[in-house]
Amino acid sequence: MSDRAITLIDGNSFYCSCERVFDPKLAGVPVIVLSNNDGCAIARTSEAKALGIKMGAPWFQIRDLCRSEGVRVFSSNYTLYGDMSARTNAVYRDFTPRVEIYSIDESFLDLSDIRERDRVEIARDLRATVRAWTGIPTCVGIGPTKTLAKLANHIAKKVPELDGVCDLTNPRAYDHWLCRIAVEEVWGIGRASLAKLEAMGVDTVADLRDLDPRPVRKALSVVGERIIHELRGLSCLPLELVPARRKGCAVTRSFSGRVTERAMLEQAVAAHATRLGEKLRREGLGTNHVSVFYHTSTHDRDGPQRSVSTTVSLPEATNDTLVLIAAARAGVARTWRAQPDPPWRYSKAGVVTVDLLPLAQTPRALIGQLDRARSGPLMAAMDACNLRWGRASVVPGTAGLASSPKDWSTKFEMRSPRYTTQLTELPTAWAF
DNA sequence: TCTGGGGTCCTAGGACCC
DNA sequence: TCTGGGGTCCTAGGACCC
Repeated sequence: MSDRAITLIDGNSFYCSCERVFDPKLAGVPVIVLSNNDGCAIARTSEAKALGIKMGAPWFQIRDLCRSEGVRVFSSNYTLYGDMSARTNAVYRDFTPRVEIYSIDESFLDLSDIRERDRVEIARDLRATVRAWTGIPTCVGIGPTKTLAKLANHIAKKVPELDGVCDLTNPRAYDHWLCRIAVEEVWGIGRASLAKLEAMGVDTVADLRDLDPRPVRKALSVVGERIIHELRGLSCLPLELVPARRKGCAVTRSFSGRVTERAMLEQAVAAHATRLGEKLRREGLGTNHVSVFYHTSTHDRDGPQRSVSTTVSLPEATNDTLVLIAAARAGVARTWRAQPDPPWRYSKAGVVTVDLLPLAQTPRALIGQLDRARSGPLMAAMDACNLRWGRASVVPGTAGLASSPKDWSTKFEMRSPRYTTQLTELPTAWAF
């Protein structure tokens, strides 16, 4: 077993906890946060879970229950959650510079330099500091590998006596817990792998750890083999302290209603392309193609179904919103079909790119070269305006947003204020 | 009669994650 | 009426090359 101490810390019911930080009345009551479009529940406090509200439960199915039980319901507020996430990571970095941000609410920390007997105490200090400085409650899992740290974190959440910290670098804890935790809790074991493992008679994490890795590779690919080594304490997944460059980027949204008109669809993909450009420019990336898709909903069982996807090539890589919008509209123009009766009722559309490269490194086109000398400053000016006055303060006329009603745009009917990032939405405190 | 062997690249689809 | 969005990695199979 290695002597590394990989540590996974994450926020408990993170989005709900962010809401609680700014509204003390939410303490001790059930809280849930809904997905985009107020579609389904994606974060639940323990009180909400106790009411039987499942992850991913559609809002229209749980609305009555939430009303009768007094559940506090919020639309997702990613501006707030992203800012709170940055705050927790700033606290982690006070403890060690060796931090890998894994997701909006989870980070791996390398605490290998801490003496073994001090690790749990340091972890408790970390939790208390994060709680005091950001208001976010957390749990901490420690292990010799990332997979064991994830498992330790799961145990820390499930076993109240541990007081939020579980250390699997401790051999006694390791022996105690692995034969008591179901294999489906292991990071990387999903539904399909679980079915295969059950057929092999695997029940607990210890059962999986003790399998011969080579035959497992046949059934679960190299991923399964790695998991076994990781459970044995042999690290196969390094800490990634420098974030890898992103490989693809997508902006996709369900419509708040259904879309049957071409103009509306074009407006939606133009808006998505606008957002795509912002994301690419923020990271200095470019793309030489834009894929566009739109489709009806399989939930609309009676209506006709149609699913469309096409890729529009560009002469050279770009992140210019005007070019991306034109490409997205071209994708619709190329694939739009006159509506049958009854019409296709489109439920979702998106723009997707893969194979991103830093724009400065991309080759220039011989024919059809884009005007980068003009595009760069123009985009920079637009981004600066939108940063200062809020997203979509300035949008290209070609997006066609001004003319028609925005039936398609995403719903956030129960969103809390952007307490920490918008001066006009600052919380107010009274002292008596 | 005997019908190679090894490599790369690309794509689609599956699986999994938060 | 109403069912999220955005990623990564892996494999198999086909095309193509020498």
